[in-house]
Amino acid sequence: MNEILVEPSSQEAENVVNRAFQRRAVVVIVGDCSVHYHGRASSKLTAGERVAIIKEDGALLVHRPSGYEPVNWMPGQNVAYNAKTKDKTLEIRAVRRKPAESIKLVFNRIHLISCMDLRDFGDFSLHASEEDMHRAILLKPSLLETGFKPISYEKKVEPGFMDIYGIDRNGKLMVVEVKRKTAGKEAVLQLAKYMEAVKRKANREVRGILAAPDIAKDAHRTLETFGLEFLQVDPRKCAETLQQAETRKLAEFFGENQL
Amino acid sequence: MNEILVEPSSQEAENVVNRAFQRRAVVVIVGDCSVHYHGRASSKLTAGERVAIIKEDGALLVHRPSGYEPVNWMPGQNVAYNAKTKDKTLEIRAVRRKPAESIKLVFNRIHLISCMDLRDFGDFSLHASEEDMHRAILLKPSLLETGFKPISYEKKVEPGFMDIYGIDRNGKLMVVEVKRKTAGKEAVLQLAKYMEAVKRKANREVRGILAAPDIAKDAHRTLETFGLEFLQVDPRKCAETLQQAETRKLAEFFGENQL
DNA sequence: ATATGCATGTCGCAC
DNA sequence: GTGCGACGTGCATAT
Repeated sequence: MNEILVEPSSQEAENVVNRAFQRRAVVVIVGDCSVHYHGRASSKLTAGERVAIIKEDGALLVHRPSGYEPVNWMPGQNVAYNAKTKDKTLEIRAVRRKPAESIKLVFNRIHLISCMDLRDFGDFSLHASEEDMHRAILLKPSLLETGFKPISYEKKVEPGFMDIYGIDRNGKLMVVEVKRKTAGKEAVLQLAKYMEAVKRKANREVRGILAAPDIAKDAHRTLETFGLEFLQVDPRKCAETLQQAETRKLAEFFGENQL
Repeated sequence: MNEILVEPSSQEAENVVNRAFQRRAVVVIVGDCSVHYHGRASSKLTAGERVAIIKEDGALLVHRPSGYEPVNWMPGQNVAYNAKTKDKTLEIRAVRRKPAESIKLVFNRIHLISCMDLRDFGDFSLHASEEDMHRAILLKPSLLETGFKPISYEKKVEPGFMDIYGIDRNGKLMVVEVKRKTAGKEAVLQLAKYMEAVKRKANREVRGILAAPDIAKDAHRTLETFGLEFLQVDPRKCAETLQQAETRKLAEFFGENQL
């Protein structure tokens, strides 16, 4: 069920919007509005033409005519909505608890309202995440270094979890911190922290490895200070490796089932 | 100039959308589409009904019917757009360099297209940022602790910049790390790092202070290990303090000008 | 251009 | 519920 209004009165808008809130339709409003937010912080946005979206789950986005980010918003958990006409304007209020915050939109003029029940059962898949890199390295350790043998994954040590833990071709322990993009100082500090812990526990030589496509220059200096190593790993190559493995697995699966 | 089309053919859509790209209008499309992304990672989203927004500056957002975040997007810098009909579908491609990435939307069906030239000269103001907390503490140091005297702000020491640096009522040095929300382990480690540096340079007693509205329980243990302190500071109270100061300043300003 | 840290970050996952 | 880290994070700022 779709309702589209062009240049509606605030009263018409109120009716259609409240009905949409009831049935949890996706609402898109284009018009001139001001916005007040109060909660984790406080903000005020004076009048201007914007696009507002209110989703099925109550997520709210207010978008200015340019810029990637919404100028105001509300994540879609535990939010209650209400629209009402006031002095020929349409006021929309959203309130949520935990964290306690509220937002008020006042539309002075509405160019367009669309309320639609959208059906979206599409599958979303993403490749080349840090998770993918972990799995690819575990699957084919030579992506990191020839002769590397992983022992464990997400192993707990005192300060947290190491990404990957293993032994190099010479039998030395290796603590590996993986990053999917240029590694900065934080990554180095994280690795240093884990390596200290492992060194204290295991009473033998330990290599600390930062595995990433690149490392910031300053970070590299810090790395050397701590006696750590950088090994270049290409996330795209990791994704390919995984893909091939998947394909192989599928082939095996269908092979078995055809028996 | 506004153009609104309801259930247009892909050909009609192509025309109106390409015109909109030309004049940098804000485009909103509601319809059934699939999305492919290639760049920093790769992603595929199979068909479903979504809301897409393309802004003046080329920022692109694809929103599913629920959730705060766009499922696919393109930030609005150095992006080129193109729309064309293909087999009764509308293909929209966005390409940007640096980072090199591209996105393709294929609309199987379009419920609504709106292309509008939006005017937004509104002012946005936000209070209660970490920056606000810094300024409030410098303005009224007792917000942190009675007798505290700030010396410098964003002072550079070896590993980076300290938030605030000063002397307590007993003449001890204080290194202050400010956080606007519950402080975790990272905050403690950051502070520890700065304090070590200051201790080495200044040859006298130094207090390391974590100033935040709250601290994570585990982080508090880490804090004690390092011999640091937590002081509770309310970001809202900081915002109020600033507000009052602003008001006072304005009053003074107008007072002067009335002479 | 690169690096660093904040954000009303949001989100998922483990404890 | 809390804590912790990833994110195609985006973004501003300082170098």
